[in-house]
Formats: sequence, structure tokens, C-alpha cells
Amino acid sequence: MNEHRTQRTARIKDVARIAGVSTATVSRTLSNPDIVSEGTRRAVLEAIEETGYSVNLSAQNLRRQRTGGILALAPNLANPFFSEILSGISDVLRGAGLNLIVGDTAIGDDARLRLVDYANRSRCDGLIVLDGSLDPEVFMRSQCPPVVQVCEWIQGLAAPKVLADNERGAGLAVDHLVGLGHERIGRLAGPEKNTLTQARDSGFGRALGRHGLVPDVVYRGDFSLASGQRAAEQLLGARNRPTAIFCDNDEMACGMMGALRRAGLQVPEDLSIVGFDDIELSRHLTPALTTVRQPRKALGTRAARTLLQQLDGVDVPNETRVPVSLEVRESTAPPAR
Amino acid sequence: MNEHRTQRTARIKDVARIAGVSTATVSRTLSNPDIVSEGTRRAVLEAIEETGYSVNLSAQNLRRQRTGGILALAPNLANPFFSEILSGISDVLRGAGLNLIVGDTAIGDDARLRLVDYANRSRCDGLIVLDGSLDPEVFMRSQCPPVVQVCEWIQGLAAPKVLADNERGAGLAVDHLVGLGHERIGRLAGPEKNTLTQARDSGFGRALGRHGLVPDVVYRGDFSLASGQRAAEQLLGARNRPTAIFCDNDEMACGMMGALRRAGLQVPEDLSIVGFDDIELSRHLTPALTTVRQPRKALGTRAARTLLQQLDGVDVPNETRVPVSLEVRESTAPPAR
DNA sequence: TTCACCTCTGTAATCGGTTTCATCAGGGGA
DNA sequence: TCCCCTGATGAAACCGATTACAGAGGTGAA
Repeated sequence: MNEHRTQRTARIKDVARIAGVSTATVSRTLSNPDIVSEGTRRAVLEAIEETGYSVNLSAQNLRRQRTGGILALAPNLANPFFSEILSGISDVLRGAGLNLIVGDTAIGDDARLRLVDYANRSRCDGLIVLDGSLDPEVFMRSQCPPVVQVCEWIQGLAAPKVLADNERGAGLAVDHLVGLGHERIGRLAGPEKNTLTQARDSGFGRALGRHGLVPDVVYRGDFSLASGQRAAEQLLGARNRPTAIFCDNDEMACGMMGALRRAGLQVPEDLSIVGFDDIELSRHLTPALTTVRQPRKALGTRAARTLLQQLDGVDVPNETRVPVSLEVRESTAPPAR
Repeated sequence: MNEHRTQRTARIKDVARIAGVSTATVSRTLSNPDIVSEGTRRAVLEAIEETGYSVNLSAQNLRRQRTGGILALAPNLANPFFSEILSGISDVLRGAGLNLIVGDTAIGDDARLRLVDYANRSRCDGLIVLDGSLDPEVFMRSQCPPVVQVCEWIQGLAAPKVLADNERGAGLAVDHLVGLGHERIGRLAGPEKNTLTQARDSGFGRALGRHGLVPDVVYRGDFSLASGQRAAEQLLGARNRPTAIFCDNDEMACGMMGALRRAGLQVPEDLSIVGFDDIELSRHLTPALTTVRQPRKALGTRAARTLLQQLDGVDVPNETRVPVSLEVRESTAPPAR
């Protein structure tokens, strides 16, 4: 069964020899079967079967002047928030026969150098950026392949964006809280320079304005559970607390809620909390978290599809806004008298 | 500043022409600078600077007979458990100049076909498999590059494994519960055919045996929050409940705990719960979850390093066992009288 | 019969690097 | 002075595909 010489994997040449045709014909049989005759096609397919041939992607990519891969750049792979977006991206790319390459932007000192190296046509055919804190210059060089931004966005970078409707999300949260009777509504925000946080700040302020209210205290966090906990400690130490808090993500909301309960405060009796994202966990907390649902998988698939269109030369909208919705659960209630 | 003709990205030929040397010398300057003379090297580097040249990876890969990428196969990218392992893998690969390609094994009908296509030397230089439910045959074909298994493992596949010490983890949980005075200890396990679950079953049974006890009721879940919730409902309906439950992961523990509390049961007063994994959330739950800590990032880095060694032709251990530890928090207490 | 045209296939150039092998200049020893 | 050796470099083969171009053979119309 085995040849006596070392079993090399088959080349297109081997297939051609066995089928009694040229390599050109083999190539055509695979990429454009209609233009080869019935009989030849059968012979070639048989030879492929016999040899177990599969095309060498490096060679194909070189010749076709592409790489077969899309690079997704996320600030922190370990963060579950990003992983679901990646999953959506992966689904779409798989269907298009493209590899999903992932890169962590939380990289060492030579970060900029690394990024420039990543954002290169010879490494990937396109780029999906999930990190709004990167240097826009990197993506404006001529070597950089097409870019799509998702969730966050980079100031000064003109690449298409796929975003959740952050303003509206903040508005939904405020409307809900005001509807319950809250008037002193605080905020647990992300970093000041974060574009998401800015969009939600603005939606938050405007929605309060519509009700004739102004923002109460603002705490700054970094989207981590731990920073929610820290904010809770500040809150506990304050006098004249707000009666509700709108948090920039569920993880901070969760960290805050845990710390408050530990200190003996009741949620929602003593304080209402609204999160953002609707991570899977949120509905399983006690109390289950009221939150603004952000369809992360859809964000990923939309971003990937936008990028594919761009690669096909189709015109794409500069901004795609994915709708959000409010999931009312148990962490919000009318304020105590 | 711009040439009047279209700005092509520079080729090695362009650099060679400008530096007044052959392409061979340019290549050598980049891959093995010591063998070119000082003056030549300077001229080449200057020409590279001037042209903004960077090597074409497809061409380099073709010539070097490699792909520059490692493929990680995970059952579900959206699952935060895997994302932290991926993050560890990413760290190591980045240092080695390799791309991390990720693939979801939760793919459609033609799954096997897809996998065979993935597990191919021309797509990746190596494979890290995080899914124990795959067909071993796929990875035993001659086209398949070196494989390392991490966390889970495939029955009948001889590739090196990097595993948490599951038996010992289960033992730690049992010892802790028995130490608190529990004698009727139940289990919320993963799917019966899952290798992790089997290892923990065995550790669980053996540890109980050491204390002269036998397992109480066993619920089956699928590692999801929802399945924890379902198990809780079964538990609530049962008479003669166990006084403690050892769960196969924190998410199921969390789903169970939420449902129990909702039904008015107190954790740990009425039932003690131990999880497995120590996901970040666990310490922020109320009550904070007692759990077996599994160092996920370390699992990822170890797996990646093992694979790199294998690619270098170094002999690697068939099984690397990463130690686990018990994090005692608030979800466990002595049983009620 | 001749010519235009169509279908199918093969030849060879090409993608952009790396590496083997040959060459050449210069230095040191006999 | 001659020869050998070493270090630096260039010419050309090679990696494995794709595709422009050309040619062979067949068909149908004039």
C-alpha cells in the first residue's frame, strides 16, 4: 500500500502526471470546472482522489496576491465580551473560506512596531479592529489592507464602523429609571477617553435632559469586575447617594452589586442598577441584572460582512448601527421613599 | 514626494537595485546579518528604510515550506473559558513570530470535511486542540501537522496533552467538603462522554472512597449556566437532598446557585456548592463561590510552548499536568443539622 | 474547399522570496 | 612566487500554484 520511498504529500504536478494532463488543466478543474471537458474532469478528480491532493495554500496565495486571512485586533482576548464578537466574525469568514487570525493589542513596549507589522497586506487581506485606543496612523499607511471598526472606534480613522446604538441604549436605561421614579441617577462609566463611554455619556445626559434632570455622581472604571467593586466602595462612603446607577458594562455592574450586597445594601430596594451588554451571566445573577442588550454576535457578523463587501469592491456604509434593547429584570425598582 | 507612477509596495528586487546588490544579499541581510559585510549591510538597511520594504510572507512561507500560523480549534469561541486559554496561546505565539488562527469546531454538517481541510500542513504549521469530542482520525493523516491537546483530550489520539490535574481537583473539593462534615455529596457533572468529566468523576469517587463514603446523586449538565439552572430544579424537586454539590464548572455552579436562591434555599446554609475553574466572576458572586482553580492562561502558554518545542524537533512529554488549587470562599459551610 | 470561429488543452511566464553553488578578491604560509 | 583558504557576493534554481497566450482539432457557412 505504501510506496517504498518517503510519502510526500502530492503536488499539482503529480496529479497532472497521473491524470495524463497538464498542471494548467488540473488547476482549471478545481477553480473553474465548467471550462474543462467532462472526461478530463473525471480523470483529474480521480487522480486527486487517488493522491489525496490538496492545494498548497502558500503557493496559491502568492500567485493570487492574497493571504487568505483576516486579522481581528482585540484589546484583550481573555475578555468574554470580545470572544462572542469574534465568534460572529469567525462564522462569516469560515463561509468565505478565510482564516480568522487574532491579535491581542495589549502587547509590550514595541506595540506600535508590532501593529505596523500586523497591518500589512502581506499578512492579511483585511483587518477588523475592536480597540478604539490604537494609533490611527498605523491604519492609514499604504501597506495597510482594508479596515472595519467594530464596537469601539478610533478618532480620526475614516474606516467603516459597525456600532451598537450606544446613545439610544443609554437613553433606554434613563427612560426606564425615570419611569420608575428615580431623579438622582449616577453613572459608573468607562475610561474618559473611551469612545463607547463618550457616546453613552452623551446619550445619558441628553435623555436626562429630556426629563428635566441632570447627571448625579460619575464614577470611573475600566470595565472590569474589580473596578465595579472599587466604585461600590466609593459609593458606600459617600453621603447623599444617588438612587440608581447606570453602568457602562455588565461586569462592572456585577462587581458593584456584589460589593454593595456584601456591605448590607439591598439591590434594588436601596439602589437600582442598570448594566450594559447583557452578557449571558446577567440573567443568572441574584437579583438578575436589568441591562441594555447589545447583540454581540450580530456585531461580529455585520463587521465581517462589511469587510468582505469592501474586499469585493462594493461600497459600504460608513457607519452601521446595530439596534439595542432594554432587558428589564430584577435589579431595578422604584426608589425608596 | 510621490512618484508619478502608481505607488507599488516595494519588492526585494527594488531594495537590491537601490542598494546596488543582489536579492540574495538583501535576503541574507535580513535573515542572517552576520554573514554580510558591515558596509553592505548598511547600504541594504538604508534602501529598506527608503523603500519601506517589508517581506512578502506568502512568498517567504512558500519557499520555507511553512505557513507561519498555528491553528487553535475550540468548541465554542464565545465561551469565556476558552478565550483565556487562547490568550495564553497568543502570548507565546506572538513571541515566536507565529500567527494565531482560530477555528470553531461547532460547525455545520460538513464538519468532518472542514476539519480535514483545517488539519493540513499547507494551512498551519501546528494545531492546538481544545475539543475532546473530535474524530481522532482527522489528526492521524499524514497531511496533518503536529498536534497538542489542551484541557480536554481525544480518546485514541496519541498527541501530547496539557491538562489540569482534574483528579486532584476533584479530590481537593471532596476533602474540603468532608472536612466541613458533609457526608451526602452530590455532583453536577458534564456530559458523560466528556473526558474532563470522566477524570473528575474518577477523582471524586476515589476521594470519597478514602473517606469511606460513596457518591450521592449525579446530575448531568453541559457546562452552561442554563444546565445548572435545570439541575437546580431537579434538585429542588427531590426528597432527601444531598448537603453539598460538586460542579464540573463555575458556570453550572452559578446557574444552580441562582436558581436555588430564587427558590428560597440558602447557600451555603441549606446546600454547599463547589465549582471548578475559578472564572473571574466567581469571587464576585454572592455568596462568593468556593471553587477549584484551574490556571487557564498557564494551560494556554504551556500548550503553545509544547507545540513550539515539537516543531523544533525537541522531545516533549506525552502529558503535562498543570497543578490546581482550591479557593475556599463563601459557598461552602458545615451542613445544617 | 476554404476560412472563421469555438472548445479544449498545453507551454511557459509569473508571483516574491530563499538558498545552493560558483566565483572572486585578498591574506597567509611554504 | 605560488597555492590554498576564507569571506563576501552574485547567478540561477526552486518553492507550488495560476493564467495569458497560443495551438490543435472540429464545426458550420460561404
